[in-house]
Amino acid sequence: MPRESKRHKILEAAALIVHNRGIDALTLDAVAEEAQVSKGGLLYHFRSKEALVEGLVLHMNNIYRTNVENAVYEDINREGKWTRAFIKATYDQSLKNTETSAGMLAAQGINPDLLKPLQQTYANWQDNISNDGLDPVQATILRLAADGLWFSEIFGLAPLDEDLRKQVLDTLLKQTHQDKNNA
Amino acid sequence: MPRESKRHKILEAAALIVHNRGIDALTLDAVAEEAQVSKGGLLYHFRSKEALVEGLVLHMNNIYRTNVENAVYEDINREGKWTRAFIKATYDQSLKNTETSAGMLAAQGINPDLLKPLQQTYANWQDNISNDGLDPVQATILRLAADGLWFSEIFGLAPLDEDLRKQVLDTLLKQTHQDKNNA
DNA sequence: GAAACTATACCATCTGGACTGTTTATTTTC
DNA sequence: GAAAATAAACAGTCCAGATGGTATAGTTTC
Repeated sequence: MPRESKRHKILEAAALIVHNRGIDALTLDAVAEEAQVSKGGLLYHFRSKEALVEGLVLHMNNIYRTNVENAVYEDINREGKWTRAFIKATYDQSLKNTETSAGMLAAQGINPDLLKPLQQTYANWQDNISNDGLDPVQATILRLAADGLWFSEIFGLAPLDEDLRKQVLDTLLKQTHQDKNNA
Repeated sequence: MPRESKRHKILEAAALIVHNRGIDALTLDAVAEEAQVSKGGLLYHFRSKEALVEGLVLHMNNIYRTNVENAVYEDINREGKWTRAFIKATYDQSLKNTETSAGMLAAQGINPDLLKPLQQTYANWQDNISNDGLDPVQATILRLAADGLWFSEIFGLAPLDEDLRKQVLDTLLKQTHQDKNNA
């Protein structure tokens, strides 16, 4: 068991509980048990429940940002690269929603202020997407559709079956290659 | 004070608490106080906390469905009417999110199974939207964009300013008038 | 030898909800 | 149609158990 991995294990455990049983089941005891850590060990890493949730948000925020940024750098085309990167990263996130959305739900449940880092990230992305060489309104619609995909997975609101989901992804990406003029 | 209105007042109070303070603050005592009802009175209307949340979900589900159905019946055009109705209703909902999204968040927090009625409704809508006389993939994208709009308001993730929001709405509605062939 | 834990006991507070009234409206009885 | 019975709509208190967090004392890892 590598040293620093306990902290990470705790975050994963917390996310799992939120995903499976809802945030009401996110108690310190439950997290400690799930992570196979003593309560003392848990509180050593996170001094309070709020700190734990804060950690969750920060963790997912980091992953999410990294994914988007990587996708941006890998993109060959200049126009629409932020929009494409966001769509790809959000699409991936919507599938692995166990880890990711848990922080968001937990934060909303315990203290909505804890969402600020993620809100900051999103504000930044929306800014980039609006100035991505595409029609801003159309680019925003593509962004929102990606969010909607994630949303549908989180709450189980008519999540798309695999076929349709892939077609949607393809179409969204395709539309980031249209230029401003053919609305 | 009209008689039956207390029940409704309780639901509004619960929604307000979830929206302002997060679902962790949704306690029976807090709801009773906010609704200006005694705890006994609260438990008379809702026999348990779970029943209260169930009531919230059912309530929002009813409103949401009514809004969509009304919009469908008012629509003159046949093609795309479900998609348009969904977009309009969801757009409206995303603005008055106090009342509406609270049930969803609370259910997810306490017992995800309570979301089933709403999931059923959504499944039905997605079916109608996919067979709305439009290209199914494109119609689904429009639906998801509307969901994304709501999502962004619930979590404060780069919510759109009024101008952009209206432009997005217009564009989404406009795109429901394109027929299948010009992808 | 310090950081990273384990293990357990403990406590103040909160929470759901059971329980016992009390009032108000409605229906039934004579 | 007054009185009595019944039920609905609350009010207010109480309690067992859960929960977040503290404290302490020891152990393992680097």
